[in-house]
Amino acid sequence: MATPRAAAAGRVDARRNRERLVAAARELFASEGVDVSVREIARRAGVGVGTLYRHFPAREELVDAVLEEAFEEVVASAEAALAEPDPWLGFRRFVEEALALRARNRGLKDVAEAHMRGRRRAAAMRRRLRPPLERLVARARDAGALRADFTPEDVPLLFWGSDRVLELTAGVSPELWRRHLGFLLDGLRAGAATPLGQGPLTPAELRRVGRERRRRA
Amino acid sequence: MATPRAAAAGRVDARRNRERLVAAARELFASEGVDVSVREIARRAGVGVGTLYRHFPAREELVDAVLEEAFEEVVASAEAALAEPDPWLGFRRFVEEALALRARNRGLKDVAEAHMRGRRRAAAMRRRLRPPLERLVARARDAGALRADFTPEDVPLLFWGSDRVLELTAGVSPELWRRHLGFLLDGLRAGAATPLGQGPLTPAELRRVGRERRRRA
DNA sequence: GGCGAAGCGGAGCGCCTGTTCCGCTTCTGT
DNA sequence: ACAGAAGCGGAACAGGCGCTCCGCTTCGCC
Repeated sequence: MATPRAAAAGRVDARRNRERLVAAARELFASEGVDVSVREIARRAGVGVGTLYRHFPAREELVDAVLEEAFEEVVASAEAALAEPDPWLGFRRFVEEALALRARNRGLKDVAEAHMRGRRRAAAMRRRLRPPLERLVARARDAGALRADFTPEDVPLLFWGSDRVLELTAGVSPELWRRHLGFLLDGLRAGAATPLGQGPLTPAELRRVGRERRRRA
Repeated sequence: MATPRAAAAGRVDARRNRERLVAAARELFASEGVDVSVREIARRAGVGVGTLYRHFPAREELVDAVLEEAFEEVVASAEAALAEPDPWLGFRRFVEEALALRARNRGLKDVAEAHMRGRRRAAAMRRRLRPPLERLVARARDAGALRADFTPEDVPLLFWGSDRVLELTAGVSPELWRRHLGFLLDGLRAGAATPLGQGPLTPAELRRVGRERRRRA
C-alpha cells in the first residue's frame, strides 16, 4: 500500500483524468477566458467529451471548481492588505493586486464580471471577500485619505472599468490598466473629491446586477 | 411625377424594404446591441432573410450603414463642446455626452469598443472625431484644468471603463455610469494628479488595439 | 486469470449562427 | 394587358455550441 486508496474514491485512471481536466481547464480559462468550448478543454486534457461530462455533469461545474482557487487569491490579497499600516496604501494595494490577478487570469475576470450565472462557490467567495473589503474602505475613509462618499459598493466599479481596459489592451500594452486605475485612484482621494450627481448602488442593487446579467445569457 | 424617381434607383417596393430593414436594425442595435441575429432583424422588418441579404450582402454592412448616423452624433457633440467657453467644462461635457449617447444606444458602444471588425465607415468617423477631440484635450490642459500627463489617446480609456459599468448596471441603475465617470473626472483635474507608473498608448498602439480585437472575433 | 463493474470516447442530438440558392411573386415600361 | 426583369421568402447548408448515450475498453477485486 505505497500510494494507494488515499484521496477520493474511484479508479486511479479516473482520478488521473479528472486532474488532467482540471489542469487543462485552468490553463485555458486563464489564457482564453471561461468561454472556451468543452471540446477544446477535453482535447487539451487528452480525453473525450464524455469523460469530461462524467466528472463535471455541467460545464459550469468545471468553471466553478477551477476558479475557486483563483478567487481564493483575491480574498487572501484583501486580508493581506489589511496588514498594511497605511490605510490608503492598504486600500490601493488591494485594488491593484486584485486587478493584477485578473490580468493574469482572464477566467477570473469573466467570472467576477458575469457575477456567476450559477457558480455557487464563487458566490460563497464573494461573501468571504466582503468583510475585509468593508474594513479596507472604512479604514481609508476614516483616516481622511479616501473620499467620504465612497462606499464598499463602489469597489466593483473600479474593477469593472479597469477590467475592460485590460481586456481591450492586454495584447498591445499589458500594463495600461495601471494608467486607467491611476486616474481613478487620484479621483478617489479625499482632496480631489467634488460632489457626485449619482449615488452608489445599494447592496441589494449590487446583487441584482449579477442576477440581471445571468438572465441575459 | 409627384414623389417619384428621386433618391436611388430600383423598384419602389425594394426601396421600402430597404428602409424597413434599416429602421428595424436601428431599433434592435440600439436596444439589444450589434449581436442581434439577422433573422431577428428580418422578422422585425417584416421581410425574409433573403431580402436582407439582397440589400446588405453581409451582416456587417448593415451594421456599418446603421451606426454611421449614431457616430455622427458623437462627432457633432465634440464640435459643440468646443463652443463651450470654459475649457474644462467643454472637455467634461463632451465625455459626458458621448457616454450618454452610448447609454441610449448599445450598438454605438459595441462598435466603438470592438473598434470595427471591418466597419469602414466607422473608421472614417473615427478620423473625423480626432481633430476636435485633440483640441478639447489641448485646450483644457493648457488652461491648467486637465492634468498635464493626459493625452488624446487616454480618452478611449475613459469610454471603455465607463462603457463596462454602463453595460453591467444599465438594468439596475441606469445612471450609475455617471458615478464612475465622476470618480474618474475628479482624478483628471490638474490638482489631483499624482505621478502615473504607466505611460499612455501611442497613436500607433491605439490603432493596434482595434486590429488585435478584430483578429480575435 | 478471469469477470463484473466502472470508466471512456466520440458520434450524434437539438439548437443556434451567418449565408446561399432558387422557385415564385410583384412591379413596371411598353 | 402583358412580358420580362427585378425582387422576395424561407428552406437548406455549413459550422458552431452544450450535452447525451451507449458500445467498447480497462481496471482491480477475488
